Amino acid sequence: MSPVRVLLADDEHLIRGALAALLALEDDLLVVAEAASGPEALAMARAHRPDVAVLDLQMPGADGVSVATSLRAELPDCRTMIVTSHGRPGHLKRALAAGVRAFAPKTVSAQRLAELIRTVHAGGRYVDPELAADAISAGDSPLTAREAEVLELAGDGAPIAEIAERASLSQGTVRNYLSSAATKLGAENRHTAVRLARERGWV
Amino acid sequence: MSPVRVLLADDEHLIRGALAALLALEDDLLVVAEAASGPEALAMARAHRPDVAVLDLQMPGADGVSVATSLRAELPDCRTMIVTSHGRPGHLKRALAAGVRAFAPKTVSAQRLAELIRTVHAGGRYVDPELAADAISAGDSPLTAREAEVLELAGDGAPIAEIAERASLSQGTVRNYLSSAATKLGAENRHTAVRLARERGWV
DNA sequence: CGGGCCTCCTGACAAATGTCATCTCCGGTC
DNA sequence: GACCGGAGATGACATTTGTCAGGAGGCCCG
Repeated sequence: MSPVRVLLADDEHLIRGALAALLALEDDLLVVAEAASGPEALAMARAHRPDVAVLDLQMPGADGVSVATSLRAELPDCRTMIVTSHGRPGHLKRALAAGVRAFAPKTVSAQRLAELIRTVHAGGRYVDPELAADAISAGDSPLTAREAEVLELAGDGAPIAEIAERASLSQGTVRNYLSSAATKLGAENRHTAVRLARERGWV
Repeated sequence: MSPVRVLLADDEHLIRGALAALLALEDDLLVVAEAASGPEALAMARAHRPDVAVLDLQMPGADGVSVATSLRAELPDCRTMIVTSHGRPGHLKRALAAGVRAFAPKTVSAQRLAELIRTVHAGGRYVDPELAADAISAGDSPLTAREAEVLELAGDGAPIAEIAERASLSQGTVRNYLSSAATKLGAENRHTAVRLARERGWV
């Protein structure tokens, strides 16, 4: 049986190299390409057509989820999985929506990762139980689309006037949205609201 | 010549294991202990007395810098170095103040890391050039001690009243400090001021 | 077709925040 | 002793935000 062709994408050279070395020990896995950024990962995937793409969540250029989205469109036969350092519930949701087959934290062992690659290649799925529990307990976002959008624009502490301009809304509307979002999140002001929404993956 | 005894501390099992495997290939390096958290790293260091401790910056329990501080007190012969994913200028400053001998991002190659371990063991020092440039260009904090303290308390978006209470200051004083801090940082309000100060490592 | 929800808006009001001038007290320094 | 900067405070003021009430239009669903 031919080995599983794997693409590794992670901007941390240290980890990517080490990972490649460890996976090379498994004789049914073959690392055919490595990438250090989102765009590079896409280019490598086009060139080498891997069976499974192992993507880090945070990479320069484009993050793992957007790479997965592009891959799904361009190379439907390529299964994708995300490996990440800090998994927040929102990331998991976005990843699953993008058709990612597995989502695991970097606290897993290399042995386990190799198993996951095989599972994913065989068509299986996997989600880290702890992250899944977090995502479920976080529940669905109570925010409407616009509330979330405005909250996101408020992310870097910009004043209302700037948010209104960037969202092409009136200042009053922005304040109303922020107020209702803060109420829904149980926050005292929009800044803590932003923080809470981020923690729960709602922005 | 006896090999360099190395302690590896990183909460990401994947990376730690992979790293251990790669360093094992170097015949002058010997990984004598691994740890997945700050306290565990300290315990391991006490038990195995490594020559060099390679510490991740972000670990559960205690971060790399505080582990380095404790190690410096308990095992002065043990050299410490920090390896991190996202290096902010402030981290670098804190690390150097804690007596860390080397500070590198995880984007370095394993080969390079092995060299760094040797350098550190030989008494040398190393700082990633890019991080060093950032730290220098960020310059020294223009904030007074109290301004920085108040700014830090403002970090999670708490209202002035709460900051004043936690700092045992009058609300007016808090507002004055926040105002002057924001002016010094060129921010429009305290929230962006907090963000800027964090980016530059001044809090 | 009526009700409910979302999207926008306006206007008004209260509370929080930013800004400024000014004061005292203290420790250092010339 | 005079001067300066920082810590800490007060009071006044303008601006920004948060909150509430309400209105108009649109969409979907029973």
